[in-house]
Amino acid sequence: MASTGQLIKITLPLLSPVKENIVKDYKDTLNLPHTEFPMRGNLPQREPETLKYWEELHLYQLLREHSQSRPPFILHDGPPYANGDIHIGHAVNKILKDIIIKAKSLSGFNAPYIPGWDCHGLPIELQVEKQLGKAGDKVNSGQFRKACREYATVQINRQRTDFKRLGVIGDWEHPYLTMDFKTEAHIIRALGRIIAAGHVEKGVKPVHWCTDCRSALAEAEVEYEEKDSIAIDVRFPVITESDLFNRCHHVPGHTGSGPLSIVIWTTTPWTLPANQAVALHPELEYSVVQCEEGQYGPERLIVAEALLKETLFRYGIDRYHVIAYCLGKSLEGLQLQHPFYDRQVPVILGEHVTVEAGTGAVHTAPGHGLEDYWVGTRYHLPVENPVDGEGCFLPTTPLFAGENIWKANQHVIEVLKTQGNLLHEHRIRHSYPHCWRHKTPVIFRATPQWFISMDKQGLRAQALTAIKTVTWIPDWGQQRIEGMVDNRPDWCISRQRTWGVPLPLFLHKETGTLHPHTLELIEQVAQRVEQVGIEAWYQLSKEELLGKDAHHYEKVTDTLDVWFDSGVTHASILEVHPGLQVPADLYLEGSDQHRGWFNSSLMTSVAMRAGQAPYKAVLTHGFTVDAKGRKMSKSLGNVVAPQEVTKSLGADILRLWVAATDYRGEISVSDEILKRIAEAYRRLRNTARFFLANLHDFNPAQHQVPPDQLLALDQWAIHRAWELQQEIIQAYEQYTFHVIYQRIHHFCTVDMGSFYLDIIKDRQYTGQKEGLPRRSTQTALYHIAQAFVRWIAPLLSFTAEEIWRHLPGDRGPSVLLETWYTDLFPLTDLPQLVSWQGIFEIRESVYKELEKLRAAEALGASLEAEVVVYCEEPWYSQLSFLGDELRFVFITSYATVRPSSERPTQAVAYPNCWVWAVPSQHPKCVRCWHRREDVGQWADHPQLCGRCVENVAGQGEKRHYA
RNA sequence: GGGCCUGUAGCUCAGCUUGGUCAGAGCGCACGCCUGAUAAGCGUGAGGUCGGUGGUUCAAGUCCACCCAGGCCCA
Repeated sequence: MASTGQLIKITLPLLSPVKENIVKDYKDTLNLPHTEFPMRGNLPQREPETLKYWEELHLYQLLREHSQSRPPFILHDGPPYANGDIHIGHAVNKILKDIIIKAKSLSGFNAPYIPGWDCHGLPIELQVEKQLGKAGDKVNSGQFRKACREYATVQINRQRTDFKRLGVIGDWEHPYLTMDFKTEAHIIRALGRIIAAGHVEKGVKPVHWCTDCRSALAEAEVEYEEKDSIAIDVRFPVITESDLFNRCHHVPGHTGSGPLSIVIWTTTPWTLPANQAVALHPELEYSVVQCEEGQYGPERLIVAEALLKETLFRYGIDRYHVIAYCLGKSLEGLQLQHPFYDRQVPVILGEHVTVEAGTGAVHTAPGHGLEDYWVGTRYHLPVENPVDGEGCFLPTTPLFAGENIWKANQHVIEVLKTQGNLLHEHRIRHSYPHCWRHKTPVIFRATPQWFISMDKQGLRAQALTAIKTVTWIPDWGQQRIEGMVDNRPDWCISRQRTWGVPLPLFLHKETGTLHPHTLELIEQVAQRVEQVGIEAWYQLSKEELLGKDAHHYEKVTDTLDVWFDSGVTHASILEVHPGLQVPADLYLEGSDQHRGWFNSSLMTSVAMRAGQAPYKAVLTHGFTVDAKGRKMSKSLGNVVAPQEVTKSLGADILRLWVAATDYRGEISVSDEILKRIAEAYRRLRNTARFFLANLHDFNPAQHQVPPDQLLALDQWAIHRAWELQQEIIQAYEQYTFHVIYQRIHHFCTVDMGSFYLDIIKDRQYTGQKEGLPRRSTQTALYHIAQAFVRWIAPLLSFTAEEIWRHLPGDRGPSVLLETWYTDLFPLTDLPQLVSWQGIFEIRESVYKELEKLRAAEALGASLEAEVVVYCEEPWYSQLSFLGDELRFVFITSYATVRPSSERPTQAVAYPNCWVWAVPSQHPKCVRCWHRREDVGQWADHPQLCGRCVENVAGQGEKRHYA
């Protein structure tokens, strides 16, 4: 093997005066890494300290001051509901928002973050009811609302603590709450604006109603239990026989004989007084059946063909034949006789009709069922509700006035019998909604409600237009919300509840119309609410606002749907908060919010701002699922609590998990996933630690090497970082954080760990402290560390801050106050002559060959080896360009390049080269561990190689490339 | 039942828009090395019929249809 030692050799007597047992400790002459930055994160303990530091620094305020004059980026926080501890989904959402805010800040935007909470509404009310009972029972409504406010405050504080623990930076001392007096007032004003635009109307709609509570129930207050009911089959006689047969296929002249009726089946006889129609499925086939021996002799019945057999079997009719048939849609509009009232009802069509039970013809009472209501609105059927709040028929109800509905069931059956319209009755047991408090069956009962009309003033059409102005990420979000806006019914915004923002309206007692000065009155109420909260409305006497007109009007006691509260935050918060503005640059929530907040915000904004969307872009994330892709649920026992993760692994692990996941689909969590993430974290952390440990004596102001004097490999390293930074910044802009995670990790593992850092150790440790080879690599490490700490800052904020503190040189108080590092640069011309990629590939071949020697137990460390590579152009030039420095790239004691024509038979073929590797026979330099021919040839340092002698006692070795 | 979405090695992700070196990366795992990043670091290696089935095509993770599993929102 050729030696290219550059020093002049001193010939020594073979027996030197150096005593073998005196081994000079050269370790002192090395520049070994040193740092206070610990290898182990100990995140659960250390993160709270960083949190405290940020707090004492008033980081959020500092951020605002720093970025005052920058272009704004407004991410509007969708308010979580102020009830219960945060779960992993909350954590994902807040962390994603935080990553974006921090990345935008690094990109030079002024990105404020005002977290919010949704405070009114039923779930809180229910919690408070558990403690105090229902409003109006033991405590009055005012006291009840006060308790709700206090309860919400407690919840907010708990959630806030958890959110802050995640490292989410925002104005936590001044969040927006929908129960802030000012916000309550703005919610009322928002309602006023929507009324002014003509979108609000009064209507009636069936709701779950408990006759014991005498109140409407929300879905959450209803539970399904088994109930015994009487199911009846009822005739609805056809008015005009020919009208039916003209729509049917049948043999002419064979129209049969006897009464002709459509048969419905129902389990709620008491709803028949409110019947307004009979619904058929448009695509179902219906048969007209001639029955020979009915209760009253021959008759003709119309039922779904699919249910014909079982239906007639139920009636005990076995002599029958089909005389005609048709599709349901052919019968639309056919007039029928109500079974006991003197009125005609139409046949209508509905997709909700099934053949699971009954006759395929559905009794429709829009006042007593939601489906009936929706299908009824299409046919403009009247929504009649003849039942009062206690479950008794109104005095105006013919035949049943004053009767309790459950008792009236039997009476209805009697009447039907009398009328000859009862075909059959039987008992059934089925699942039926019950009041969760009283455990009694609930009913559907139409009550007056307030609606935002989708079509009255073209709201739906405007919304669909506005959707197109928004950037939906991922792009299928647009389809999804379009589908929802297309189909959504009018928005019922009124609730009969205690804890909510009032609809501050006055209705004329006789005409039921709104007060002519409604808009002015709303503003007057808003001004009062701004002072003392929603209590202002409830305590307000109507005389105070209406004066002598008061006795003509009544106060509406309804509250607003909570979705209205959060839906108008673009007006109650964005529009009024200094520093925020409408439209927001971004809304970011889970994909369920296409129906929820994205929708309610869009509707209200379009309604009150002449068609303008409240956001420029909407980003959605999926839901968290377990390793098998199943949703998180207590019963499955697969719930991962964010509090547990921060306690055991640290918030940065949770953050890195969020960043590493492609959140556009489902987001899986499991112990294994988190374990993998924690391992990846250690890689990033230790890479940073290596940077810091090798920069401990580096003062950038003094020691930085100018770009053109840097060694080729160091320039390459900076170039790689520069390249990567472009990709990272772009990925932040596109919100594809998992790409960033992958790239950074790859960079640490491949570019740094297995290549660059491994190679530069020799120079770092054995070079002269102040020598160019060492300062050059430190300069590169410094630049890379500066860039790196910023790359990870939005993701691993705690760790980045920790790294920041250990970085040499002058720096600001927090990495989160910085912008992207600008001192990276691409390769200049000269070092591009070195094809590092090619060298890297040849190196892999060399390592395969070394591995063989290790397997044969001929080799340990790669420095024990000597290598010759035989190759052709262009690799020959690339490798030989490095000269003797090639051995530092390979980390072998000798590395030479020869033309492939010179290869000996022992050389092993690899792609692009032949490799010949052998264990070195030369003595080991105790300082740099290279096996060198010249070890032992220097009198003062008989255990060193020439290079080390030069570094210890000379001018320091020269390096150009590696 | 409907709308939208997801399904590539044990894990996290590339590749799929513009079908043909597209079967990749890192982690983990196995084996080994180092002991001057050491509860670290380096090397080598074994893992996938790209959810399934049909189709279009000379050629399909890559286009189409259907199915299965799972998710969100409805019914």
